[in-house]
Amino acid sequence: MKFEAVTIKDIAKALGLSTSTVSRALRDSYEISPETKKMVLEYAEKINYQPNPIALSLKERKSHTIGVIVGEIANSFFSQTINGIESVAQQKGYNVIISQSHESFEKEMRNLHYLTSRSIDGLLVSVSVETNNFDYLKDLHAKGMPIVFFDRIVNEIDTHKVIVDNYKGAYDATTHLIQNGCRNIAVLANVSFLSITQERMAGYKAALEDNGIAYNNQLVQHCKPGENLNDEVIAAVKKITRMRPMADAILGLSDKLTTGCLRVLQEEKIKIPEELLMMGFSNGELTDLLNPPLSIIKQPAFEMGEISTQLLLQLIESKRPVTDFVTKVLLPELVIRNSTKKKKVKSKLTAE
Amino acid sequence: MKFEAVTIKDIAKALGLSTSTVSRALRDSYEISPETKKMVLEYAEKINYQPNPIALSLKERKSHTIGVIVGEIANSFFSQTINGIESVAQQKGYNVIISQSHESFEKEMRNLHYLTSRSIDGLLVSVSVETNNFDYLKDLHAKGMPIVFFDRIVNEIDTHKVIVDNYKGAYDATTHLIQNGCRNIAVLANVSFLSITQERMAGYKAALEDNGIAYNNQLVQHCKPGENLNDEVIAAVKKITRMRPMADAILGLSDKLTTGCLRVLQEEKIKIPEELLMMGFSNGELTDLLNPPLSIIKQPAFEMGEISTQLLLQLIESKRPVTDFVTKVLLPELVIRNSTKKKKVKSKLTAE
DNA sequence: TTTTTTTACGCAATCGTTCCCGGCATCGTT
DNA sequence: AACGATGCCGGGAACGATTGCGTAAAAAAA
Repeated sequence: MKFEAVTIKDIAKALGLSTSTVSRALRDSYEISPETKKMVLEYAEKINYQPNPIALSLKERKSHTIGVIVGEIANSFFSQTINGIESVAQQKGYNVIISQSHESFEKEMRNLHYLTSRSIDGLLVSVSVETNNFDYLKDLHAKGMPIVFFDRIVNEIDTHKVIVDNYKGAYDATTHLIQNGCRNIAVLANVSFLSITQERMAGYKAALEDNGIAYNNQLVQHCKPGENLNDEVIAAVKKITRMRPMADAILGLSDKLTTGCLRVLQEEKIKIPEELLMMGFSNGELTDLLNPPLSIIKQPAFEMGEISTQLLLQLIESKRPVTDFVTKVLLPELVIRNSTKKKKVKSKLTAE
Repeated sequence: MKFEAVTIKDIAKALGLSTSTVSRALRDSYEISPETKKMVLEYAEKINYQPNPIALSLKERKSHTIGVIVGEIANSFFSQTINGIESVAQQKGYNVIISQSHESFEKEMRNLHYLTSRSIDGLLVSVSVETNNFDYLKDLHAKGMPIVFFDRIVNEIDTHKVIVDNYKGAYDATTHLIQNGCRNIAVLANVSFLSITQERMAGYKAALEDNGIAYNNQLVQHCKPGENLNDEVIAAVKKITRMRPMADAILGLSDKLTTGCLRVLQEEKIKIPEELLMMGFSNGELTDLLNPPLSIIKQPAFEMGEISTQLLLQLIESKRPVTDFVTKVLLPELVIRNSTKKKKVKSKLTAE
């Protein structure tokens, strides 16, 4: 039931040559006469010879395959990233094996084991929201496995990293909300040990401070991911909407939190932007069609995938061990729509 | 810079055995004494031996890899399908290589070539919207490559197929619109040679006929996909909204068409559902949050991925050529929301 | 004790490819 | 004429694992 492939041996036999000669002819070696080359090349073309990548992999001890670990393919941010990853990888002749952690540490470990047992040449990782222990990754990295982190990075491991300027994204978004008259800006955040949570929180706090608004711990709600993320979001949003004085804006620090929040607000019949301004990090394709059109902080996901992959391939193909690692910081994009258009207030009356 | 893997030879040398013995011990052969087995197993565990899958692939002439061709990963339907594919494949120890046609025939061909050159064991295909020529796929299939089609299938090739009941989906949706008082139901469709377009159109027509409404060719707009799909949708929707008497509903026959249509209607400031009812095929996660919440025909994408993969693996692992092929038809789900709630009219006054 | 059987292991081929090494013409140089 | 240089090609090992076959020693049967 297999699809018999033609090998170099078939060519050798048919042409009365040795496999070495055929191999060299195909690789255009100087040791082979032009006539022989031509003959081999033509015959190979004729019978549609395709080199067996598996045999090559065995010989070169390279699988030409990279592993990718993401949270969830069905998440727009990740699917866009994968898009970028695939485009670079395929162009350079690498396969991509994708595995999803579904934001579970245990699954992430399983996938990591699976991938490394499949002899991959390198790893592209965005750690799960739950991942708090990096021993296995550290071990892998110490053994020489090329790893590039993107988005949700591991600061303790010294390698290439690609992130967006989360600080700036959150800072700009918060500033935008303040300029639209908000002073009680609530935040829906992921667990606090995540790199992106920390960076985004820092941006939020800085924007408050720069505008002379005191940071209020109560306005910040953390949601643990997992099976019951939805319940967590519901509880968190209800907490926010029932505070008195009520928050005048909510900033969602991740895609799922943002859309989840929106869903709760809709059920609670809270009008946006009349009663509450709302914006958040999101890469959803449909945010412009939401009710109301949602202001978002958008990440250059495709580009992130491209760059991460380029860095990883560079690591893989480097002759000597790389010790000089870079951290690429991409710029997020603020897309302002109706969900944050309300009270027009001139900000910074004092300055200027 | 490589991550030196430990091989069966290392174990053999360390234990003073031959590689055959070690191999057999690891595979728990009856020819090996319990003591030797124990020794080998313990040592293998200790030095963390992992069999080299590439060497195995070469020997068995099986790559344990399946190729997947979809339109676009970032399309919710496909990312959900891939989710299902990955879950089954990984559980059975298969890798998945995904490639995107971006709805271009040329890219699809390139990907097909790429995948087959990577010696994959089987292929999971949803042909691009543009694909009109199936020669290469036919050739591949004739040569013995196991192929399973899903969603956008090729009727001319006899193999396993997994689809949703597109006829029923469109029929039910159309019926629903009619029951809500619509009689001039416009349709936004893909190119007509696609299997899913034909089936959905048939369902639409049947529902009209069963309700005594004449089919009006002018109400059906086809959009060619590609770079300028957006322009096509804009033109098509404008055509529909400018017809007199104006259509009282639009049915989108695909995800992109549905959301694209919504975008145009919003720009044209046409109110849904007051002026026009709107629904369509979609697997978007956010359709409940749209303005207004969108009624959709949803496909069981995850399940589709699972079933397709199961069928494919069955094909791959079958000892003798399979000649008895099945076509699994899954049921779409109608999700009714506000975009189709308007004039309540009792339908079928005559009957019953 | 001798023969047969069983047990437990090693040798070597194999998968498809690359590459080191070696060899045979042919040609030019002294 | 003899020698080295060069061009062109083949033999065979290697990558890591499996497996058919052969075989020594031990156990069982004669």
